[in-house]
Amino acid sequence: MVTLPDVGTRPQPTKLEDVAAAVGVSLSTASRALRGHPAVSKGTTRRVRAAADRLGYEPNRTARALRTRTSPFIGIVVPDITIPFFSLAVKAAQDVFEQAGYQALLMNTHRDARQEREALRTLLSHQAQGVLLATYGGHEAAGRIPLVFFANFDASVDVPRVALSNREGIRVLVEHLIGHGHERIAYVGGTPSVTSGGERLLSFQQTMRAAGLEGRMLVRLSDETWLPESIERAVAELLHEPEPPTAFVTGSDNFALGALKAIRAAGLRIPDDVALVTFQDPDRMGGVLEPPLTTIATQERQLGEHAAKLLLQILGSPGVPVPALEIRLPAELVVRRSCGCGS
Amino acid sequence: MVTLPDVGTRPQPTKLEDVAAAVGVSLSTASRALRGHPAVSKGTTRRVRAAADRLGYEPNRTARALRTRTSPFIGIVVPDITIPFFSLAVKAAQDVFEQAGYQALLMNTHRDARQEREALRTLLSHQAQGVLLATYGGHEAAGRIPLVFFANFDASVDVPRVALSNREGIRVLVEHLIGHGHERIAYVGGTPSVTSGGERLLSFQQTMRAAGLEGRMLVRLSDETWLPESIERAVAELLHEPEPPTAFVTGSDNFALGALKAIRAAGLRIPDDVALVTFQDPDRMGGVLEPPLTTIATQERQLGEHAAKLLLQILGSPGVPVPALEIRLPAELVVRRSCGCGS
DNA sequence: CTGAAAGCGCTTACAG
DNA sequence: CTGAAAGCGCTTACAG
Repeated sequence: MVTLPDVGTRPQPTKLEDVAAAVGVSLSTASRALRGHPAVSKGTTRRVRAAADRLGYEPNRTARALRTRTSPFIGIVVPDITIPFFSLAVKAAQDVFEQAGYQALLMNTHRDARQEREALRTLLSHQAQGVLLATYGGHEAAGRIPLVFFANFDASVDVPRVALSNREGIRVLVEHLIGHGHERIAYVGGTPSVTSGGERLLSFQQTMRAAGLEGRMLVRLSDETWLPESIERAVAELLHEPEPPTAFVTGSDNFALGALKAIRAAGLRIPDDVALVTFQDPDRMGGVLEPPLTTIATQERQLGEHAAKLLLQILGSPGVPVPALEIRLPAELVVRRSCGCGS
Repeated sequence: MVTLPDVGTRPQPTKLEDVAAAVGVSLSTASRALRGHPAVSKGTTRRVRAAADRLGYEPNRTARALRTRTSPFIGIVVPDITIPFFSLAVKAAQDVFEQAGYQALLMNTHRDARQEREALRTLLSHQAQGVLLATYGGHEAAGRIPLVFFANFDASVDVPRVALSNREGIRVLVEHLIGHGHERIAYVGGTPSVTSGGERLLSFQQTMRAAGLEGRMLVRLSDETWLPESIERAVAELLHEPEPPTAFVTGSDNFALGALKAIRAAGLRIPDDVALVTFQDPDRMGGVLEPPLTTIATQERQLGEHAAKLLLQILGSPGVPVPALEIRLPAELVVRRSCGCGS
């Protein structure tokens, strides 16, 4: 057993009162000096600050928040921070918020509308100034707190949103495959219950239709987890159909992984036997997947950054119109080898 | 331009006072009713709660925190949440904290001791009850707040810590390679400035020495970023030495990726031409890397969970001795094909 | 330039 | 079972 000397015997933290007493001024003066109020004399300011340093004074932000009726908090609510897409977007947003003097409060909803609702209530109780939300459906608090959707949104409410160009991205991928001569193309993607799943699926169908290939398209959707396993079997089955697809479009990085495994397991080569392109690149570190996948360039950081800046803008100028209800990040095709290029 | 109806005109949130007035009771009674105080009559409690629901009352946690001189916050401080290792550990810890009624405050230090110091000061100012810290050196606040190190710690201070079995893991990997007949073994890993880097390197050297192979070992370390690129060139150079290594041990997932790329680029096959084993598995989704890598089983979730529970235990019983200053998670070898097994 | 006083929204002894 | 009052640690008009 180890006794920790510091636990349970921690001294009460220094208060403003202690600092004021040490210098021999009033609370008011001490407070003003620390906050750089111009009315306080140079000398007093210096002495107060010296005392604060010496005593290790750290202002109680809880008290300040209560008194000033503001709070330093902004919520970031995502389905799951361990999904690389969200960890990158969240980090970028968090950096923007901290730069602006806010403290991010990160919550995971585990893809559950009820937990999303609960997270928003908690944020409300912390007097959060605003929320960045990748919604899974529980966003009724919208009217009670400034909100910006990111990645997943609900178009039926008037809340600003920042998202990827899901439709354009899938369209570009499908058209690229068609350019390679493919006609029997399969889409394997996520559930349409979230924005990204719905838009990508729809775009696949529309693009195929526009190319006169609606009779040749195949679609398989994952379960709600969006995990690779959930699509692997579907791809395997498609490959064993009488007339299998000659190319796959996957609706996210995980599905590309699942498809890759199934195609390899079937003993087929990419892109010689079957082509594979993906909306998101599962190979974030670059260059370890064989073959390198043709994909849409990642935009996670930009997504987080844009969404955060938009929210700050709204917070900074309440009542002022937002420049656009919807911001879409560009979808840029990254041509590598899995589509058949360069082979 | 889109005008958002809810921005700038948000109504003042409902206060306890409003609830009390609606029911016609005092603040005290309303407060007690909401908190389930047994002295309040059934009927009053019911009416107060109904009014609170009806008015959408959400208690102001800032005010409560100030009044009760506690706070719901616990800090989690990591180098970078976008590193999968940390996002998994953080998520697990966060779930434990929320389960216990705490709100996690997540901060990134960007591998910088100064930013770590700043994060701890911020947590102090939010009256955080404790901190989980993967340190990069700026942990002087240790005496002012209950602290638990995780993953990266400083053994020179008496702060409880939860970490991977870095030494044992590397030892097991090296001994496995030796069992395959390898003698000229290279270690490519991270800087020893952090615990994991230091312990893994040391263990490699000790294990090689113990096997009488100190004359045959090769070591290359990455830069501070721990990115794959930082090791790729080193591996390439090792492969072009007059007497190149026949096997590589990598000190983290990223280095395995870097090594993999360099070995492939040299036109060598794994494990036929050169073996490769790694402390952490870069293939988190499973089964997409060729060949599958022999590795140490991941323990991120357990790490986060253990660390969080230990901190809660300390918070729950201040002054009580901690069962152990150091907890190490087991290092379990996962044999796949990159070591030469099964080929 | 400085200080006394009020008050942010709660909780909780204390008194009835 | 209920209420009046004090107070958590700050900030900021207001008065001097």
